[in-house]
Amino acid sequence: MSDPGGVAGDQLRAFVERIERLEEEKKVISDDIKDVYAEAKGTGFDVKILRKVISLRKKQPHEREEEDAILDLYMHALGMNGPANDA
Amino acid sequence: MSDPGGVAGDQLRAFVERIERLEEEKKVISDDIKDVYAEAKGTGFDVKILRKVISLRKKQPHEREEEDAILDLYMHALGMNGPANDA
Amino acid sequence: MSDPGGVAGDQLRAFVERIERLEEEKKVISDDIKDVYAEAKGTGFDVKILRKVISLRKKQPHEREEEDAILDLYMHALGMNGPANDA
Amino acid sequence: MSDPGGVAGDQLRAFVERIERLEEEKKVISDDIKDVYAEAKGTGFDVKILRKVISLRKKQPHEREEEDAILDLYMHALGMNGPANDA
DNA sequence: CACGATAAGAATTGGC
DNA sequence: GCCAATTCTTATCGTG
Repeated sequence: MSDPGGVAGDQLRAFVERIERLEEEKKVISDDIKDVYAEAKGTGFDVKILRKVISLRKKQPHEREEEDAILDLYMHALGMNGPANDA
Repeated sequence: MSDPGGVAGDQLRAFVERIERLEEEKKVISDDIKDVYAEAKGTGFDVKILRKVISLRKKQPHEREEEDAILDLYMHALGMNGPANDA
Repeated sequence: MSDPGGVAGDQLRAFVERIERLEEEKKVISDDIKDVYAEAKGTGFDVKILRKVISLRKKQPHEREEEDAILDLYMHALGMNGPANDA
Repeated sequence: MSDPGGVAGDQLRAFVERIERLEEEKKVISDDIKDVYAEAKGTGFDVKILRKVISLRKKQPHEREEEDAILDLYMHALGMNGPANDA
């Protein structure tokens, strides 16, 4: 309570610094990823689709199927055609 | 230059007020939309899929097909199966 | 759900229509805002600056609140009590 | 493009791999951050407050800059000149 | 464990 | 036509 700048304060500072350091590292990586997408774009790839590919690879097949199934259901309920495949 | 609170100031204020008023209205509508999604969710619908349905309806068929085609292309280039129906 | 096939089509359609209607209204307002900016530009104002002014006015109240909040937060975090609003 | 079929598969694969590799690294860091929060919690800190502190510290510099900026902006908008940095 | 809130990420839009 | 900025979406996290 009456230890301004004392133990609790030091600990707090330490945690804050560790987290902020890690967040910086994380930001560097995020920027790297952005760079790769930019490079891919420069080479003629469609970034939006590329992102979708990455995202599809991440998902488990089962997951994909389930989402597709619900989408199908909704589309049919609305009298629309089967969902191309925009998962 | 030396008309503080003068003509330019009045005009500026007027424009700012008109815009801010419209942005408020816009926000009300956005909130209404959120409410509808929430209500749909409460009724048992899957909000994520519902959003996707809305978005698909917005797109022209041609647009959809084109995106699908590119996706297919990429997936094949990577040796992955056709999108979605990994049967 | 008392529908043959899986999804309550009527309900779904109703939700979709409500959302699409609201999105249209929203678009109208967005266009109105654009018009006002265009008019301001025609009157000689710098649109970029005008946008910035609007955006800054939107943020200011929050900033004040947050500055107040951070003191409180630090003190709580250190086990001390805030100035007066020790909720 | 000198590939039979449409897309430069090797390039695409290379981009995908680079991105996926970076995303893995990013995930490791995210997990590290989580660990630090968990540790802080174990030491008796309130994680929610800690998060808020981090987030506020991130925003503060921007706020200061923006507060300075708004004066300038208003003056420019009114055709007056800023204090000293009339770039 | 579902819900709501917050934050990260992605996509669209507008300006240069 | 590209870059930047806003806006919309998705995912994570804490809470009841």
